[in-house]
Amino acid sequence: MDSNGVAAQARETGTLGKLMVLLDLVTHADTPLRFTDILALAGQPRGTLHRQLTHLVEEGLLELDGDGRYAPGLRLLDFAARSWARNEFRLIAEPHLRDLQQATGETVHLGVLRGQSIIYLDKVEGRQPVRMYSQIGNASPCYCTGVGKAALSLLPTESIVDLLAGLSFTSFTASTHVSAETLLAEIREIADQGYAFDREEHEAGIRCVAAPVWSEDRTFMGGISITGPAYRLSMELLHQWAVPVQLAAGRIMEGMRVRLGPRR
Amino acid sequence: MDSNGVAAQARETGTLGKLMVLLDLVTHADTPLRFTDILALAGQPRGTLHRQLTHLVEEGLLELDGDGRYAPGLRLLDFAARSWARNEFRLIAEPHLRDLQQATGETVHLGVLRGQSIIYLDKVEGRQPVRMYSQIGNASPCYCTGVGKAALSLLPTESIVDLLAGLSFTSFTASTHVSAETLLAEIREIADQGYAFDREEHEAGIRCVAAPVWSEDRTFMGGISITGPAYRLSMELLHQWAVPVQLAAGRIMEGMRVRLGPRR
DNA sequence: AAATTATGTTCCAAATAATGGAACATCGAT
DNA sequence: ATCGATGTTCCATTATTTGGAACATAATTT
Repeated sequence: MDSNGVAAQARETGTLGKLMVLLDLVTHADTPLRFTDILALAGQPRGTLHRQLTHLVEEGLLELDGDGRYAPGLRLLDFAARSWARNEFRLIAEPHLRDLQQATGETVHLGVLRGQSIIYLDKVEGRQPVRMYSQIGNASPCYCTGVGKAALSLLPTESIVDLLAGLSFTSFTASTHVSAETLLAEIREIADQGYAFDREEHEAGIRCVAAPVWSEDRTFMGGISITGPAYRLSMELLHQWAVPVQLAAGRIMEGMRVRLGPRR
Repeated sequence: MDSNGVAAQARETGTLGKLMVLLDLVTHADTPLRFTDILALAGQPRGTLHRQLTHLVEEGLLELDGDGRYAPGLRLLDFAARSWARNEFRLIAEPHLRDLQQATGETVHLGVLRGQSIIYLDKVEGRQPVRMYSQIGNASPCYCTGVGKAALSLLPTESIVDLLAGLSFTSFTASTHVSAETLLAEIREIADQGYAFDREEHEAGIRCVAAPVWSEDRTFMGGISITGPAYRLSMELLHQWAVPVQLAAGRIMEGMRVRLGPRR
């Protein structure tokens, strides 16, 4: 999120907001953090920070090991397991993801837009369904993923501009969009044609084709994608798959309508 | 947790504690909750509750759909994905779980004790690794699972007594322990022999054999288990598997020692 | 071994945020 | 249109958080 390496200095308001910044710090770290590490990152008085961390530990959101290092708490897993298991959007989409996987033999993703990120809600792989949490739950940038661009294409132009204004572009590969202008142009195109590509923009050698999916109440705006290695997925093949991806997306939305009733 | 269906009435202290009670309420519900539902469950003034829910939504811990129903927020998935991916205990255990799965052909679990529950950190299944989050992250009772009883056997008797005093026994099957006395007796036995069984105590037709695993700093006290259907896993077979389960447990603990250094 | 520094914990008056009752909106169904 | 149910806002009171400094403990150097 921040391009500078220093303190997030989040202007978060409210008790909860401040605590969530800390939780973010610790869960984003590659390794458990010592008190002093967090002190430097959070830029808060020692006393305050200490009490905040104590509260987070008491609630099981963080854990403190025998060496005084803070790590994410396992209670988070319990919360997440429940959220995931009962998520209506995911439950409805799942069979259609499987169908799409069967039809193409490649990996299929379901993701939704949250803030400036795409959070992956589900993943169906070929041979062996990949390890849990391997991708599910992960947040990826919206500007360099097929699902992300498909999701953005659902927003009114003004909202897209606002959203893009607030993010910093990281150049993951040579193809990654690095300016709001070119990205916006592509998103307009995507909105017209109804599908998006990822031309090795997030990871070299990985391509995808995606179609937007949304719920009528706009709670979920995201997409589904077929992803695979560039050597196997030519751009020509991806163009062919645009239709089945869009069809699957349509079936998911139809499923939502039926499941949630016609009232909304 | 509560046997009565009514308001948890948690005597939680501090701003965060109160909010976590709400988060628990919503994530434990089978379906998204309306404001009024939560009002009844939480037993708080309307104004207070409304503001609290708003804060949780602002932070992405809850989500409010177009019908005014509150559901768990997807930000929880992101937190959990990180916690899981980087959990040292799990990373070290994983290869040994795979070995054990290969050797027996049955499902292998890794779980740790958190409060009165076992939280499953990993699961390795035979043919097809099971769907994500299917079990991982789930909290199960400690008194009727192999991993749970194995974990309890690591505690000093006094701590076990305290812990058992605070829980209410649900009789999941005819074999479920329903009193602290018989359970305590079995746990003593488990402590002596170094392995535990689940004799269809949590789910009819499902048995397991488990061995305790812990980290030296006592941050993780849990176990690994081999689980399967009773018709395939005779008690005789489970007795035979006690040795490989204990060996795998030993290797995991050795791995922890090497990884985390000899200093502790 | 003593001194020094780095690190972690506790305390409490002042600043800030949460509380909760009641008034105010909004929506659905008669 | 009216009524009841549901959801939202307001603000003086109350409770919590804040942050500086003193205190405690462990690690390192002299």
